[in-house]
Amino acid sequence: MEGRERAAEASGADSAEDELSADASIVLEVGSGDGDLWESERIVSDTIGRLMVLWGFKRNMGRVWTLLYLSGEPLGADVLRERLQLSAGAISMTLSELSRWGVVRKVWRQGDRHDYYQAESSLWKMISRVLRERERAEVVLAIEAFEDALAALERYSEREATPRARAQRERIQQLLDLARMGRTMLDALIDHARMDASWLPRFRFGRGE
Amino acid sequence: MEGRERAAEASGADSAEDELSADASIVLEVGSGDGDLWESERIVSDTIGRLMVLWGFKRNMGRVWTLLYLSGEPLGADVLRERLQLSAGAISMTLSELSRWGVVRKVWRQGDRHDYYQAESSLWKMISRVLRERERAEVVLAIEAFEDALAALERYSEREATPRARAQRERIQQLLDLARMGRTMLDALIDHARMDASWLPRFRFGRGE
DNA sequence: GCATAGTTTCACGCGTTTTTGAAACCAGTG
DNA sequence: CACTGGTTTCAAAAACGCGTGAAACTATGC
Repeated sequence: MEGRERAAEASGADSAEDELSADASIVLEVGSGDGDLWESERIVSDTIGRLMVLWGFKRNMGRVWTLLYLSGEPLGADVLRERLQLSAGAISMTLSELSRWGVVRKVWRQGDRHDYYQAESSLWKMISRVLRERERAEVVLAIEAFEDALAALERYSEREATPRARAQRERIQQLLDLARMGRTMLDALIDHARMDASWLPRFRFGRGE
Repeated sequence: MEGRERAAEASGADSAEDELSADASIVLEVGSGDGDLWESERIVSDTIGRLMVLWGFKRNMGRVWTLLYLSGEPLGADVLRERLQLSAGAISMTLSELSRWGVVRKVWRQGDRHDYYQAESSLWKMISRVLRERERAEVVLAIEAFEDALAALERYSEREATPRARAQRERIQQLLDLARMGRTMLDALIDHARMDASWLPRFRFGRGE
């Protein structure tokens, strides 16, 4: 929902000469014909960008990934730079970050100086990878921490069995249970996503046994 | 994954030697004798603080909530301030933020100048509330955005039915399906949590059937 | 009412994160 | 080989979010 309107004057930085930039700066390029970022692409990349932020990633990771995903075929860094109005450096860093997460792959085409990039096309592969590497790790840490806390609490309780200690013990146990449950859920999710990307419409929760 | 090292770090997550560690003087107050924050409380509140950050909240929201939750009974702002080493302003803002999220409730005791605060004691109520207010809202927005994008794309496709448009259309549809699925999952989660906080250990995904 | 303890609000400063622009780098090419 | 077009790295700048401290405010007690 913000900044890339300042892109107006930055345009023309790349192409050969920019004699017409004086006028071009007035035109509102985003929806129009210039860098050819389609309206649909703008909407989706911004949306995903926002979701990515919610998920703790950078907005531009979402935007770049989206363009690659929507494009289907690999794109060069320059195209991305142009369409998203980002600096070459930013594109490069973003792409390498996306690569680290395994959601984007570099494509070599020999005899071509450009590098091309391609998005992981299976959404579920992507999601389960992130869940595994990030959420799960975090939850496991939390579990350990809660166990430690319980242990620490025991040391207190031994020398003084206050009601405060007793209440606290129960609460921490509650958190621990929750965290373990979360781990189980994540594992199930990850596992299912790995085996079968089409289970999704059928999921449900075990109310009846 | 960042700044809380001023207080933490040396504290040995597992085999905490607590109070008599040589560098306790440097590691300072949080664990030591002043405000009587127990080791177990420190561990848990830091952990939850970290998780909260991962979830897109502020660390101190997690820390404050944790103390209230562990305490069982309501606490005054001053106690929190002391135990967490935060300014009065920070405590106040954090508490009102937590109230906005409905996970902390202010308790009036007439004839007492202090305000007291109490944490929502049902973890699932809390979680489902956040899921409903935040995740779900976000997903719904995304769904709408994707629909808009499809519509915008149609407008393009009409005048030029390029393969780029066709490919894109399919991809957006994919995202839309995923988002709808996410909404369904969230709804199920929220619903179940509301009716019955003990379903958790029994959840599973519909492989059979 | 007035004084006072407690709470809330808010402008500011600080530390962190993100982006930029430019320099170093690299691989194909004449 | 030196050149060219492209990519990556990096330090500096800008943007951002958070907590502080002090001032404004509110509710009790005198």
